Amino acid sequence: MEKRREEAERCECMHVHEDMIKEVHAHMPDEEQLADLADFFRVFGDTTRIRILYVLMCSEVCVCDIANLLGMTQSAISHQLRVLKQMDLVKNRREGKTIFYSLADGHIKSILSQGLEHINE
Amino acid sequence: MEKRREEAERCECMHVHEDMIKEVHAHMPDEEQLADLADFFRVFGDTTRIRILYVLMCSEVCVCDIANLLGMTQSAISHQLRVLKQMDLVKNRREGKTIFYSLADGHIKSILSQGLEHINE
DNA sequence: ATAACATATGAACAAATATTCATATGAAAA
DNA sequence: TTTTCATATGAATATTTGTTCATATGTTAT
Repeated sequence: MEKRREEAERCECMHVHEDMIKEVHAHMPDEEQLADLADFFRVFGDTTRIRILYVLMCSEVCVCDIANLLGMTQSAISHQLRVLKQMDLVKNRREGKTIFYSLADGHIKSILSQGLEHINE
Repeated sequence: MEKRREEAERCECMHVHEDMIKEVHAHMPDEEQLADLADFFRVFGDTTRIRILYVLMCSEVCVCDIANLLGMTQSAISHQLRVLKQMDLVKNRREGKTIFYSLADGHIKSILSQGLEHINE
C-alpha cells in the first residue's frame, strides 16, 4: 500500500509542543539566508583557502607569491582566490602586471580563531 | 623541454621579503590543525545541518521531531546528526526508544551569528 | 517471544568541488 | 608590434558529499 510506504520513512512521535514549533520557525533564518550562511562557511571548509587566508593575514601578497609560499600551482590559487573574492573575504588591487590580494574584512581572523578555539576544546 | 614545462606553471616573481616568508610559516597552523579547521567549518557549510542547529538552539529534540520540523526523512537527519556529533557540535541522550539531541557547545550560536553578521554586511 | 517503533547505518546514486591542463587576457618591456 | 610575464578561466577529471532506499539495532509494549 502506498500509504504504508509513505509513512515508513516518517515516524509519528511528537514530543514537541505546538508553541515550540512556532518558536523554531520564528528563529529560523529564511531560505536565502540559510543558503548564504552555508555558502559563507563552506568557503572556510577547504585547507587551501584557509592557508591563503593565513598568508593574507600577514600581508598583502600577489598570486604567484601565494602559489610559491604554499607550493601549489598558480592556477589552483587563482581559482580559489576567485571563490574568496566572490564571498567578499578578499579584495585585490592591480599594480602593473601584478595583482595584490589582501583580506577584505577584519573579522575573518576572529572567525578562524573561534574555529581554532573549538577544535582545541 | 622539461624545464620549460615545469616553469610554465610557476611564476618567478618574488615581491615577498625573506622575513615575511618566515612570519607566514610561523603563524600558519600545522597540517593537522588546518584539516581540523576545514572539517569544522565544512560542517556549517550545509543548510540541512544549519537548520538542525537552529532547531536545537530552541530546545532538546528527538530525531523524528527534527525530521518532521524540517520536512525531511528520518534517515537524512540521522546521517547529518552523526556528522554534527562527530564534530562535537551536538550531544544526545537516550530515553526509552527515543534519542534526544541538544547542542553540545555554547559558542555554536555565536559562530552562526558571526556568519550572519558577515553576509548581512 | 513477538510486534511495533525510534534510530542508525551501509550501499548506491546524483550533485558539487578542487585540481590540472591548456589557453586566454591584459599590462609592461623590447 | 611583438614578446614576456602575471593572472584568469574553461573544460576535463577525480574525489567528496547529501540524500535515498533497504535494512539493522535496540528498546518498549503486548
